[in-house]
Amino acid sequence: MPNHPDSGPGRSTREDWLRAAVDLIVAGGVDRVKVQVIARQLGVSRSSFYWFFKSRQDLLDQLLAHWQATNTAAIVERAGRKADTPCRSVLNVFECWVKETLFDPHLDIAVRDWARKSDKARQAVDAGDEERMRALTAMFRRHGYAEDEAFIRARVLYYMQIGYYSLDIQEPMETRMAYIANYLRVFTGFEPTEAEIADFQVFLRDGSRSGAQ
Amino acid sequence: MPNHPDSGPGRSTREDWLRAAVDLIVAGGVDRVKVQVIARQLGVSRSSFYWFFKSRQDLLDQLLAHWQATNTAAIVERAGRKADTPCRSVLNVFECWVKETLFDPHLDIAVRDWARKSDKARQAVDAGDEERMRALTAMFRRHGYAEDEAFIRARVLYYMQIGYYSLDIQEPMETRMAYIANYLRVFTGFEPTEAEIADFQVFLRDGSRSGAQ
DNA sequence: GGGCGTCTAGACAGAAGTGTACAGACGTTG
DNA sequence: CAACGTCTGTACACTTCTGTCTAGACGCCC
Repeated sequence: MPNHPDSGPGRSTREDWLRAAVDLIVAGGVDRVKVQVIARQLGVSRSSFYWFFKSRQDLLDQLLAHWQATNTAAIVERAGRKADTPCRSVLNVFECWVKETLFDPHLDIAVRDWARKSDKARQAVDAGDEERMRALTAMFRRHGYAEDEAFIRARVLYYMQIGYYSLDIQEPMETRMAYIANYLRVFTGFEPTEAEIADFQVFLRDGSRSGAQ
Repeated sequence: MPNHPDSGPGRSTREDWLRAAVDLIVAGGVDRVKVQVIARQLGVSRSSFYWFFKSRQDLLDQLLAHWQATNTAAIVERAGRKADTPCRSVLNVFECWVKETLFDPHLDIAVRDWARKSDKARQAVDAGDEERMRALTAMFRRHGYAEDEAFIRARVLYYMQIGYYSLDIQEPMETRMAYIANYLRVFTGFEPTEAEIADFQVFLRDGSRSGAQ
């Protein structure tokens, strides 16, 4: 029954179309996700598209589903980890910000932008933000911050990062690392220890062979 | 020589086209700024457009110029004001965030998004961000923060706000006000006084009859 | 090797967008 | 009132995109 020569020449898969769609929405926004353009890129006729997808709208729906299934989970998982100090908790979350395999910032920004013009995307993004904020607020609460303060610290941490991506900063990892103690002080209100920072640097070297940005 | 019946029925001005273009880029991004669509909105023929603008690209260039001329100035001005405490300085900048006549967040986000697909816009946005960050860093420096810490506090303050707009939060002003002491504590590291907050509330009531969001 | 399910190319119809050419309406000015 | 500058509508040529239909190529399984 299955017939998967995957990607022979002049042959495409549903995943090829989806992957190309992700690339396009990242590069230029949802309005540039066009069947004709992807077909050219894949070196395949437009009509093949309609074998895998009902319509362009169908492709967009599945693109949104793909984002929902991947990007929020990483943040919630890291925020939920046990940690003995606020700084260590924040550093756990930082793992998402420095490793693009855990969290794809470009896709996140692109979907977020899409939400400004589509109700369907708007709903998905709102739900994702709420889930992320709940996890981050709970994280600060576990360290004893008052409800209001935990909420604002979660917000500053999360919004600051979305702002960072939104501004599309191009900064080498060494520069970002140099600021890490300052970030921790502002985000937690506590002074990070050298051991905490050293542990994070070990994660960077060993665990993340892909965090390019 | 001048012949300005301004906007008679079936008559348009260069400003009409520009204003409509701003509305469109805000509502749906640069790809939805289309001559044909604006013409329909203005109730006028497409060909009139080419009287005022050389081409669609010309309109986009002038849109960018409009943004450059308006949005950055407000932040730089508030950041440069004299203030005797860090909290008061931050509150000065807050004025931009709560008064959309000073700073149009929707346009800012739209242009920022445009920069992801256009080199011309990218350059303009980078220059604007740099100017804003310079002003905010200098503001913290004047209150005695070390160079590194001033830079990071400026960044957290600015990026957090861009993130806030990027997330397109819909929050009534009362809710935002309720958090203001917490924001000040995180942004400055100092406890705000009641007098400082009270003064800001006076500004909100008296000076800002237009800050709707 | 015939049939079936999978995928593709090509042709067609049609919508929406850009830019140009040209004739003319309309008010102002000489 | 005639001429001119300012702005508009109609018409045309061209491009890019969507979606549908149809014939058929290709591998696989009985």
